[in-house]
Amino acid sequence: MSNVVAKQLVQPLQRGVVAENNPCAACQVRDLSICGAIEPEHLGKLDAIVVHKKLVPGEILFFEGDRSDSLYIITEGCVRLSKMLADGRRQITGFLFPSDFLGLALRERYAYSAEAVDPVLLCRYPKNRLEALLDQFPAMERRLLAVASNELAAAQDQMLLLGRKTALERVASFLMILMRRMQLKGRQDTVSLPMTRTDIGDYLGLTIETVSRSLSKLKRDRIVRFLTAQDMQIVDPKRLAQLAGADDEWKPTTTL
Amino acid sequence: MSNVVAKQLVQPLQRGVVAENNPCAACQVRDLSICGAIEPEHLGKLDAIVVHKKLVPGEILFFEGDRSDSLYIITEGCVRLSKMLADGRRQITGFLFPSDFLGLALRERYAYSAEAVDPVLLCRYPKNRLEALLDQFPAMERRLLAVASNELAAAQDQMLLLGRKTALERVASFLMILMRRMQLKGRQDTVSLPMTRTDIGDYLGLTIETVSRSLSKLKRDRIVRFLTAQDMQIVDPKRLAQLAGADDEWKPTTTL
DNA sequence: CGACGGATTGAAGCACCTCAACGGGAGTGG
DNA sequence: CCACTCCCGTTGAGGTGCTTCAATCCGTCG
Repeated sequence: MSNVVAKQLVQPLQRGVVAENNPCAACQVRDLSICGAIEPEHLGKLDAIVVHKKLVPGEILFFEGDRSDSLYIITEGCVRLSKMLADGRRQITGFLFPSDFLGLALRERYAYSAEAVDPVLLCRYPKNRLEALLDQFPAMERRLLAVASNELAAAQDQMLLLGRKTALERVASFLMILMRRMQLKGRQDTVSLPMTRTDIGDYLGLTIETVSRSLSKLKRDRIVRFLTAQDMQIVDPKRLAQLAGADDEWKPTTTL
Repeated sequence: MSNVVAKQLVQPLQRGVVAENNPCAACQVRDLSICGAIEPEHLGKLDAIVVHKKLVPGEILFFEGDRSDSLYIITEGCVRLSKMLADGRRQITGFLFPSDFLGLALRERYAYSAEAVDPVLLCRYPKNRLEALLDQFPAMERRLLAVASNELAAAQDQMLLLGRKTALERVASFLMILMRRMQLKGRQDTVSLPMTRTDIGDYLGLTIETVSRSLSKLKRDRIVRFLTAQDMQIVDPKRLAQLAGADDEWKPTTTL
């Protein structure tokens, strides 16, 4: 038991140390992110302005409405973006994973809150200094535009989900999205859900009960299998895709 | 009666002629759109690659899944963007108005369909030639990024609406969005709805009946007043904003 | 072991959907 | 000019999918 605890707590710390001591050149997610647009010989300029940051689960990176002075890239963990109504109703607009970009608001203030779902490591760039870099490296700006374009497409998928899909279709779509993200990093048919059911519900526009019931139905129908409450195995990806409303023949990877 | 017909058909034609004969320098919406990033003396380069296009109501500009070879800027009218599920359920992801940009997908294929709501005029730019221009005019690319960032913020607002707002709140929010758009071009308290109730329903994730009932309630409560079925007057903007869930103190104009 | 937070399951309620009838403006044909 | 049709919007009545409320279960931690 103490082993498990040690693993959970120490491992992120170790990686944090790695991240703090190593320059961008050693970064695992660089190729996947916008930093990949910078030639290796110029990476020092990125190193010069980056600050590494660590978040514990639940920690808030920034609030909706905060002045936006920084941009972030996630190198480890999962971050949720959310918006709230006055009475507390919450909508999660996205879950971010390593290599994802964050804080694209080139506006005055963030339009959403960002919180750590699990232990998170990220690179922080002061907005004005990164903008200066953008002027030097047009390829990076082009890449930023591509990222924005991708996120826009993902947002439109999500609107279709929220506006027109049933509860079961939403949950199936959610698992498909997660699956595709995980495929990028190894595992084929297993998906881990670092976020709570509440988070999933707030992402899908459902209550936790409905999420739970939908997951149970998928389990009952032998489409998925639970290893733990957070780790599942996709037994029948084809049927899952059908349930999700396979609206993505022509789409490569969505950013979630 | 023939006068009315003449007005409807001839007026757009006349403007079309204007648009075809006049270069970008004379464009009414240039300052509002990404073209505004190009210095007046270089506008000829834009003129050189632009093709003007006219759409009749209901006409399809492109389909979800079509190869994306063009980008567009709307100069007149209203365009709806939509995505569909296999069984025909539709989600409208946005309504576009003059000065709005369209086709941002820097990807292989359009992720949504675009159709004219009413008579539409637009400027069409071949994708590769516009990209060449972007290389020459970094300010234009920066502006494109700003546009994308705005649309992303609008998309997130829409997710909150679709995931967590009630029918009445959705309709109120919709009117607020339209109102803000109209304010940019003169009128203060009147809003015109060029789209059908079906379109509105598919935008808000509701049925036409629910849209109609919500509008009737707003009417009964003296918050709005109908001039015709398409033109309404916002009698009590404050209460409308409250109903919409005034989640936008810190936000300037959203792109819809 | 007991307590706590998150997840599951069941039962009842409600907001929105479905189905259906009706109304009104625009176009058509006599 | 009127009768007719068609489409769109409105309104009502009943149905349902998801929510709400509540009880229970389960893994984790003190």
